[in-house]
Amino acid sequence: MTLGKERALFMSNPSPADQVDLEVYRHSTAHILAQAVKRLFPDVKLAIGPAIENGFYYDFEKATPFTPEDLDKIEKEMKKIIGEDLPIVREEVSKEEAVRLFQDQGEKYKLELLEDIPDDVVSLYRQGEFVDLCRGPHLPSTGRVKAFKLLNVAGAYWRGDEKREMLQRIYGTAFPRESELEAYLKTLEEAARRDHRKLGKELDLFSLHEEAGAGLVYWHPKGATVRRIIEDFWRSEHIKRGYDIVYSPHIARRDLWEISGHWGWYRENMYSPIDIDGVEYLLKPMNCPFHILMYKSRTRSYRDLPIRWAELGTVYRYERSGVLHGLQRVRGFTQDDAHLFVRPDQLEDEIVGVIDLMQFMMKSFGYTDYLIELSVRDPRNKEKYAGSDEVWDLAESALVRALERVGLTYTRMEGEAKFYGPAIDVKVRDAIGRAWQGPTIQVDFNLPERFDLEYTGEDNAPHRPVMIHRTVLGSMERFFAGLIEHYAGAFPVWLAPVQVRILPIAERHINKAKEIQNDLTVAGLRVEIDLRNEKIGYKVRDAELQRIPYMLVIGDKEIENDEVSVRCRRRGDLGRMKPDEVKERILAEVASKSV
RNA sequence: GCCGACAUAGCUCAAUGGCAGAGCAGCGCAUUCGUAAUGCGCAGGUUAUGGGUUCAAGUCCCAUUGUCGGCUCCA
Repeated sequence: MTLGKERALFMSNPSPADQVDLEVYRHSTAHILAQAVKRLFPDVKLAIGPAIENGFYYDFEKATPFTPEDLDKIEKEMKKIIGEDLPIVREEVSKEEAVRLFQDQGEKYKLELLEDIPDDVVSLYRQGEFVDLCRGPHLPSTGRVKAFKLLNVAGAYWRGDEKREMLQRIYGTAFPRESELEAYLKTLEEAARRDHRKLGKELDLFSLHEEAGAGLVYWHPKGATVRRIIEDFWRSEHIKRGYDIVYSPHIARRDLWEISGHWGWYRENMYSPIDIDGVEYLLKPMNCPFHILMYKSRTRSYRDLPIRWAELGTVYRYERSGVLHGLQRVRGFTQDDAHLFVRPDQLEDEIVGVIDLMQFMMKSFGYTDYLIELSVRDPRNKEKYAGSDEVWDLAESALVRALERVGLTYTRMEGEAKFYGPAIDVKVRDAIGRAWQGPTIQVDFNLPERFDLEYTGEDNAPHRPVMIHRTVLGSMERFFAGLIEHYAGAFPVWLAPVQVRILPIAERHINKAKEIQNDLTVAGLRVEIDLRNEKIGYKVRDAELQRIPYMLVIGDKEIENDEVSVRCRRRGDLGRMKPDEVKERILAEVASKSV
């Protein structure tokens, strides 16, 4: 089981030395896999087999697909090879010699790899009858591998190119100790337990409908409640920070997308035009051109800048059918988008402002751990970028200074910038250590140019503003998926779709229960009442399974003393309290947005 | 889109090519109960959709749609 890319990274914080060792260890395990496959299926052709984030894989060309039974057999054979404790021997041979060797074996993929190696001497690794072209290094012998498991089979293109052969990839994982392997498999189980698709169904948060189209999300009342809370919070935090909230249409004439360039370079993600009175309209895949039109609706003074416009903008993008995934990868989604139109001299302060907002929002949703990547130009290849050299230098240094000002450590990604500007990407780590795509801040020199954006400067001359595209949550859909998994469905009280469920013990307690429900509802809490004719144990169990943070039990004792019994999700019975006391306690917890 | 697997009741899953079933949820009745499942009963299905093979198809074949694991891509 390998997880989607957005959340693939299980971070165990290994020391650099351990990491290297683990990589070697897994790479050697991949060779053992290949050896086992060759023993069982001699006709199979070998492609490549590296170590990856949480294990390893090996790609094979085989006429018929591997079955789960094959995987079992391969695992057994691998154990045998480990038992044989074959020495793994490095050999250096001339390229010609290697070509001859792999020609004899009919390993056409290895030959193709050899063609791309410029060196005259290449290294081979040999273990028993098996030999592979490989840079190494490797473990000294196959017996060093202690704990591994094959996980699944999947299709993969040779060299990731969809025009090339489709190979079969076997994924596996390996650890130096059995206990570590078990812990990793437990983590996979935990991830499955938290899967937002499963919880979305169980907690009645959202649905998708085959008959209505793939990748289109239906937010049920409970999911919609969480979204509404997030959106309200989002809006008020933006307004506090000097943003204005805007709205824009969902379609626009094709001409607009030609000016913006999307029709040129983003067309494969856009839906076919809609004909309206003989004019072609396109569903928006992005909000930026709309905000630009608003900018251009009048002349702008240097005094007007920075302009910060935010929109929860619903966009539609074509995604290939094979990539759709729950709420994480959909065809229609709402971005928490904003565009800042700034003077070059304002860039740094504005970036700091965005980083500050982003840190505040992440913390509010319980994410405290993140990795930051700064994507900059490829200094050796400056001509492929939009915007002048000076303005790039200015923007990159503004981003660097902003990051330094807020004291964040980051990784500089040389050459990773888009052609239109440098960017900051944030990956947040969730409760079980997986990294998700978080906020992104993208500087753009291209669209202001294309749309000929201007402001009048102090010098009464026209100047070009710089645009910043940024999102802090990404999209409501993907962010919600992440939140569900981060909290395993047990949202903090301020976000919980149902904050309190009242559990009367017997019918005679119903009136009192309703009274309390009404009181709490009027106070602004989201309260349900369980009137079913069931025992208290049943009602408690159901409320726990629904991850409801507070359960208030009402029976004879409570009515007698004008109290309620308070049970807290996963913490159990807190004892009896006055209704007002509970109310204040929960309201305070909501107000503090405690996570 | 491509490779592979899969699609049976609201959910989780059974059913050699031979009468479509269970548990949970739902509804009814009994019970009125003290912190993670009370008992009995009832109802629930064009087996994803459309074709085909067969005396007979949930089961075999083809196509479509969707889902799952990947490739690729991305908010």
